[in-house]
Amino acid sequence: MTKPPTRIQKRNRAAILTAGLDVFSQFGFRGSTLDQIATAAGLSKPNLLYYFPSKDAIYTALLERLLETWLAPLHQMDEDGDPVAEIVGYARRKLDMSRDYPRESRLFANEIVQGAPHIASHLSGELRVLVEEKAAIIKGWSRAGQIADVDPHHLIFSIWALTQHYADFDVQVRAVLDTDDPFAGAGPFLDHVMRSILRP
Amino acid sequence: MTKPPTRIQKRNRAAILTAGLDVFSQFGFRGSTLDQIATAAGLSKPNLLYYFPSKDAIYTALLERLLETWLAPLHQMDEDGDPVAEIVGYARRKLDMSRDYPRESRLFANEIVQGAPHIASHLSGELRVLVEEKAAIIKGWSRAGQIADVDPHHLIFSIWALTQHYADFDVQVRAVLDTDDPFAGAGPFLDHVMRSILRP
DNA sequence: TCTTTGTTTGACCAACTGGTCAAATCAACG
DNA sequence: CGTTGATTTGACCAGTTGGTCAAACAAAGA
Repeated sequence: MTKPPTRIQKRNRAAILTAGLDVFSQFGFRGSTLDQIATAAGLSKPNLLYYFPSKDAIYTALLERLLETWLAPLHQMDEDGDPVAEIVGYARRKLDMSRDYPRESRLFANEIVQGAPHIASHLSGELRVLVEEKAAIIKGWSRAGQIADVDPHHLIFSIWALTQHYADFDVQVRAVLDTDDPFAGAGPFLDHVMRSILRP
Repeated sequence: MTKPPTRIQKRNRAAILTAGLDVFSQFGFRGSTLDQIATAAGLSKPNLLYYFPSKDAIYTALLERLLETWLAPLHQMDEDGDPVAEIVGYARRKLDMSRDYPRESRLFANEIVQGAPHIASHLSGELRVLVEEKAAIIKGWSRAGQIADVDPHHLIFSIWALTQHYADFDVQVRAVLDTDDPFAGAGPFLDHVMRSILRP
């Protein structure tokens, strides 16, 4: 019964989401204003509210769309692959995401740091289930002696922490490093870390 | 010429800073209101502004006080100690801080994620100098063959990332872990990680 | 062309924001 | 006790906020 979106609807909805990502990832939910987002999207505020019913709606639309993208790299981890290659590969993909989608990472970080008021249910739902599944696989590899006996949950946390840090704390990293590309060094380092940890 | 603070001044200033820590660490600077802080401190808004001239003043007072505490563990790293013990010890102290001062960690995280508008100068000042100093020490240990040849800057980043993650992403960690004390597993894991990385 | 539907806007609103100020109240000291 | 200085407050203000609405404007099919 819902009509297909018109060409203009597609364009404007996309523009709003992009603008929202820009603004929300920089200032957080409460720190962002509809005017900022509207201006960034090239629309007037009432016009923006013609496409999304509220500020909250833009924000949650962004978060839910993001969650899929965010979990994709972990989904790819394959039980039947080579354990070290699978885990190192996951870490690598996650680092690539920090490089290529820093705004998404910061949006997520803002939400979580402030207690995840908008996506708490997703965390203890989809995310938890996915992590549980992959943790079991990793545990299996440990037991089979294919990798060292590390706590799989904390292993996953460590990958999140080590990779997202470069997007979320970008200012700090750059202030300290004075390189124009922190990821040049981060890649090899992350590789060394993961292989060292996993060596049986 | 400045008069010594009265008993009431001491009490109220402290209450305001505590309340500010609570509120700012949860909602960020722009997401927090003076009314929230005043209520949390048990004062009226005008009364709060009698002790601090502005919202900004409370926030920066907090941040600057925090910065010392924050860098203390790294300051302690001793060139003449045992390399592995020194680095593992630093990581340990940093993890303890995430456990004991999660609000401080989140306050800092909020500020950095949003581009560090209030402490950018401190990052490229004090912080950078301190990191440079300690990185040189670590580099020395590497060259002497006492630890593996790892990039000292990224080593320090990894310690920040791995420890602060447990404070900053607390909600997520708990949602996934379902343990009442994530730090119980985090400690041994962190120990394993650091020793593995550093083994020459 | 006309009409219908989709799109855009200016004017507006109530609630909230950081901040001010004069007046009231309190604490302490002689 | 009375006086002085520190403390607290209610009333207030101008600017900003998320959101509404009727009216104006475009698009597109009949």
